[in-house]
Amino acid sequence: MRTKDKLSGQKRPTFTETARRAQLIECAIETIATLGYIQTSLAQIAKRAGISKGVIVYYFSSKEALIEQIVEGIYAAAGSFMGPQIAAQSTPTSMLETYLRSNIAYIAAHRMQMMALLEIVLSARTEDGQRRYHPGAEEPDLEALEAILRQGQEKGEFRAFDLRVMAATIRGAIDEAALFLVAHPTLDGEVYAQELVTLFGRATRKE
Amino acid sequence: MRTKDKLSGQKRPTFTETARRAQLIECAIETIATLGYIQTSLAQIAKRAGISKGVIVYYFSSKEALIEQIVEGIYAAAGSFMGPQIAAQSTPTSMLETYLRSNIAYIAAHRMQMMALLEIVLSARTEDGQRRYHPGAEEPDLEALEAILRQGQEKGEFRAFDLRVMAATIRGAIDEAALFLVAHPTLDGEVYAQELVTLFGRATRKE
Amino acid sequence: MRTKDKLSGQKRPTFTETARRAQLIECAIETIATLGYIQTSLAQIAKRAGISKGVIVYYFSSKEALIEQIVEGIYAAAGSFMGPQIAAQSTPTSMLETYLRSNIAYIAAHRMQMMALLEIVLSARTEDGQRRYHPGAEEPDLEALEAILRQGQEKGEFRAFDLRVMAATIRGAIDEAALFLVAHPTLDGEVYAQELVTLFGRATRKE
Amino acid sequence: MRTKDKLSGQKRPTFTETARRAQLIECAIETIATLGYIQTSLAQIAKRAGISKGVIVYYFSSKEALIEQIVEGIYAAAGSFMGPQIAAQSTPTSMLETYLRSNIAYIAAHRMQMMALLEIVLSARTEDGQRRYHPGAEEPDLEALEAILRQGQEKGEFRAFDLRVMAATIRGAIDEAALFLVAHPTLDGEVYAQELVTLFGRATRKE
DNA sequence: TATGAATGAGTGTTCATTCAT
DNA sequence: AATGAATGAACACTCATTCAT
Repeated sequence: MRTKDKLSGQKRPTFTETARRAQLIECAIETIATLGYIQTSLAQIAKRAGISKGVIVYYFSSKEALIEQIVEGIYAAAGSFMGPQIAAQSTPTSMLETYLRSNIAYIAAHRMQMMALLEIVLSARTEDGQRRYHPGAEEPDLEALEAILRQGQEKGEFRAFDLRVMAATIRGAIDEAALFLVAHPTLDGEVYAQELVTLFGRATRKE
Repeated sequence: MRTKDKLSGQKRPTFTETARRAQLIECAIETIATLGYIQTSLAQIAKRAGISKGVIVYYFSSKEALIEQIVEGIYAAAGSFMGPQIAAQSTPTSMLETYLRSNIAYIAAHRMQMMALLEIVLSARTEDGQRRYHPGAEEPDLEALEAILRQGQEKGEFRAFDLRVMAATIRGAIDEAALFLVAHPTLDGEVYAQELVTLFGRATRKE
Repeated sequence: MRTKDKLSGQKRPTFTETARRAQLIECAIETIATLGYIQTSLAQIAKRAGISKGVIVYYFSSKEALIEQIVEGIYAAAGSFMGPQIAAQSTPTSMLETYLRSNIAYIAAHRMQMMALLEIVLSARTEDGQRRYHPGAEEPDLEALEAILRQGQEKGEFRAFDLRVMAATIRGAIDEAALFLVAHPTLDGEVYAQELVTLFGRATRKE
Repeated sequence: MRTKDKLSGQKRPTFTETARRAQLIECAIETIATLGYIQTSLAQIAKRAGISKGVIVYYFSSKEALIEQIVEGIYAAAGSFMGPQIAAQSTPTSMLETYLRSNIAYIAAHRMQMMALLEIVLSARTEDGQRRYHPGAEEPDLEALEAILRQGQEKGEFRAFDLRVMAATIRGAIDEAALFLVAHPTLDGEVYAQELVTLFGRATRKE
């Protein structure tokens, strides 16, 4: 049932197709961020995009697939924004700092996207009621985060702490930051980031 | 539109009524925790309870009222569990420690309840798409948390930090802990709590 | 399904029973007049009477039977109010005049009852969608009305006109008067009656 | 909440849409006339039309909107049938005569429609139990009727009578005629109209 | 490529009725 | 004599999905 959409075929997408997909994904993000995951129907998305419901199904084969592509897209974008910055650091301490700063920076710059992502991740379910996305577990960057923390402990920069608890807490802090920054659109992300850097700097460092 | 349920009348509830209400609230909590807020319909709750949909409306007058009572009930129970413990402390440092420990202890002891609460708080919306419960903002204990932090700064036990960010981060940590403890039912809550106590002890203390 | 209620048994009704029945009929009339036939549920009637739904069924066996008794009661009361007055007249002209005056007088004095009656007669249906009461046809006084008109023609007081049309028009005038008097509670019924007497006096008299 | 249906958009309706709407309105009219307003559910209408309930909502957005369109449609049709005929008359006497004749003619030619209209007007209620349409008051032609009567008095053709009572009585006569003609489908409308013309001619004329 | 049309399962809610107590 | 409890069918309405054009 997955990726039955047109892209999975052999032909490469036309320009129109790419544009439509981007437009629909954007409209869907706006709708989810504004109305919430539950209230978001294909009709609402289509209305916002000014097209008929059929188009969405035509390009994404199902609502489920559309949601999936939104999530993947945001993860990919966030990863390619943060990844290089983190990789450029030489010490775990500065990597963690960069992880926090770039993460919050991305969130602050894409508050709508993040709101939608949160909505989806927290609400989306499979048919049998299981979470489709496991908050604080499945996101690709969580492993990266744990890797940074582990490295910091190994190199003696970080104190001994439970890796999973620290990683989960940092994830929780970032999720909460997203909620906070969305609720306060004028608030400066850098200030928030600096607070978290200090907070987790003290929480992790050796002495 | 609120509390139109039977209890709002003058007559005191019968034994059957009290029992049914408790049973239905429990079934609803189980259903929400298991299937998620979105998939939870009156039909699902009724099915789990082995009764007809009408009974739920008979006792709670609407799905919305049922949800409301669940939330209020959990907040009340958690508050009366945590409140006295925190109030018994003499210093902000120990109050924060107790806040974390008692919170996690309550969560660990009521994982299903907490899962349901998270589901509701994160997903429930009003008709116009606004969040019905504002995560990290409306919970009665958030003000208590900020009060503890403020007191700690005034007494010179805590360093200077942004109150809202620290409070939001602690809330995020606890929410994440709830997700974690639900996902790992055998995990000991005290271990998790100890990690958080150390983490936020370091993050808040003066030097 | 009809008259399965307690009265149909052999025992004669107790005082309590009679009182309860009267109270319930009155509450039902008020509810129907106020909320309309459609909005009137057993729950609404019970609420107004301050008792449980079960009581209504207990005394009337079904909603349908209750409605039936209301209609019969009002027809009986109106008939015993108007009948003697009409019978006391010696000429068809004065009988028609008395028919109109006593009818409007009864309506003006029992606006709530009449409103309820209109609601029921115009809205009540059997299971298969047939009108339960046929406005302008079934009411017991309609035959009396036609009799008066026929007599007036036979005696030469009334001109030649179609009996059914005239009778229907008079009925329509009275129904409309009921609507009007209910909508204008302060309006004097006698004034309205006098207008109708003049109107139908001219419409029926020989030259 | 009004006119949320598809037509309210800018696009002009397709052929299918126009046809479906007409068909659904007709089916709804038949259902209401046959089963009564109360028994008329979307399911019943859909069943008669041989389609699913969803289609009705698809074209009219709500049951309420459908009912509204039916009423407006009938008023409009009746008005454009009667209006010009009445306007073509030169004296109040002939205008009243034409009012009666054209009204009854329209009713006789559209008995089903009129039955449905009566059902709706007499039974439809708002949520708080108030009449949605006020019989004998709101209909657009009632003002026209009062205007005719007033003109007749001013010109000295009509005797002195209470305008509201006379207008209400004429309305009542016509409503009753509708009931009568529906109940007797083979009866000739012109005969009925002639009776009313004579009746109200005598009732209104000066001497 | 895109639309308009239609479906069918599911939603929360209402309500007359039944029944044990 | 009366209640509280429960049912089950019906209600208006929503929505993802399918499909012919």
